Amino acid sequence: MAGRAAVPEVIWARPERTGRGPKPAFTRADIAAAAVRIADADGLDGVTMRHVATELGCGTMSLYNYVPRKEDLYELMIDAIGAEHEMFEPTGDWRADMLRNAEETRAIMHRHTWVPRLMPGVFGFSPNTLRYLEHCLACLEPLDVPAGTKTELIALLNGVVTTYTGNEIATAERARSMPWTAEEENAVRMAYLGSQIATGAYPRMTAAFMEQSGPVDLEAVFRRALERVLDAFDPESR
Amino acid sequence: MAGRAAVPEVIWARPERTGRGPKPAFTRADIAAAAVRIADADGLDGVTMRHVATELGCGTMSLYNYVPRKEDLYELMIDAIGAEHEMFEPTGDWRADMLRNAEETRAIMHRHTWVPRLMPGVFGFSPNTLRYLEHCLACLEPLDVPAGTKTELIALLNGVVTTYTGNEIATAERARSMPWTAEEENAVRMAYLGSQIATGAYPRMTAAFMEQSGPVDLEAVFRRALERVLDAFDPESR
DNA sequence: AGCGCACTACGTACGCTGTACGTAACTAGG
DNA sequence: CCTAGTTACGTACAGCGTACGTAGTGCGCT
Repeated sequence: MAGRAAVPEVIWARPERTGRGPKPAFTRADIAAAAVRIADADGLDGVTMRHVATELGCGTMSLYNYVPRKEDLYELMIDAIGAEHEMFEPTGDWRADMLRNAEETRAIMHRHTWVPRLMPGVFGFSPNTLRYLEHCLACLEPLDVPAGTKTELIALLNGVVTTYTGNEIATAERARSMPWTAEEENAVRMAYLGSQIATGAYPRMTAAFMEQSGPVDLEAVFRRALERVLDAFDPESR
Repeated sequence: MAGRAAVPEVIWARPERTGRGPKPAFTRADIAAAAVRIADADGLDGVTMRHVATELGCGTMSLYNYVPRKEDLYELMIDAIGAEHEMFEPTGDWRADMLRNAEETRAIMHRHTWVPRLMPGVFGFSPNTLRYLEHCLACLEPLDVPAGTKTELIALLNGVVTTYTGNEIATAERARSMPWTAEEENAVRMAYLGSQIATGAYPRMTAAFMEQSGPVDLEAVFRRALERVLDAFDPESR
């Protein structure tokens, strides 16, 4: 009977161990760690079921006993990364605390450059995600707004961090992974952009480009964006 | 001779037509349209080189004459979508205009649900992207801040739109594409979440969950986020 | 005018992916 | 103790992006 019930799978809802049968050779943590190691070294595309299995020293298909779908492997990876968050004692200054959280998330992403690419697909509510949410809510304790507004602040901030850091990383990776140098690519881009600007079809953009001198400081842009978002929720700033 | 020069490729910098040889059977627009049609019908995973070629009625490898890498096909798709933006005459109310732009972007993404998944990887500066940027700058003419701040406003707003709409879509798609109903999945999730909450490890999250009654109105959340971001740039609101 | 070459077209083939399925070994619960 | 539910894993399949080779086409130059 009953063939495999096509039951909704949330990997966190499935027990890691069910008693019957031989002892599993690995824990979820083992598997997540192996996948993270590979992703850090070879990039996200290096994370294949075969590769992870070899890293663990088991057959490819054995992995499917632990991780029903590859997508769940991603979920494990994101959760593993969540453990790197330092859940510090809130200081009472919610702005400073949230800024620190954001900066730390950015640092984690720079350590694990594949995280931003994975974030959108992951639904969340992994154990460590829950712990991080709880931590953020603790930091926001001094902020006198409804709980719903707080979760919206957290969501907006996390979204901005992911988007901006993802951009930083994409820009850097493109340079690294391509068979040409960043200068070459930039030259071609600028040439193209220059040719477009020369058409006169984009006067305002042209002006904006002219106004800026020197390369963009992506980190400064990131910081300013954070401040803006925090401003938008700060009763003191309006 | 000279083997293929490993020159930086930006598809927009490469001329569509070079004079010599037989006439190309398709334009870039044809190819982009075919790919968009497939993505709309079968999802982004349906967009394979083979599938697009068949849709166009040519051999798979012929496509590579027009599109050197699959990544460039994505770039074409994003550009094609950009043409759907209505470049209306700015009204003089930059807030209202930018709100309209954001809502329209969201509508486009709901028509082409694969767009958010594609956005992060695309570097931009396609013709239609440039036109849209120029349009946004025109809408921001009445706003009295440096040009750099305007581009940062545009970037932040676009990022928020993509993130939030991407979330809306992911939530909806998960329900559609899985072999179980949304109710079933939700039930499992809530059961899991409930079990986590029951542990008492997440008191603040529990409170936040209890406070809200009824399902979340994602669109309302989206609108509130937009208003927050606009507030953060509005000299009148501080 | 006509030659040569850059271009289009496309079939074949390779290495890789996720994973369905079948079989053998193992162990805890009834 | 038996048996049912696990774990382990080799094999196999359909599908992917794309490198490469070959054949045909027509513009630009001499």
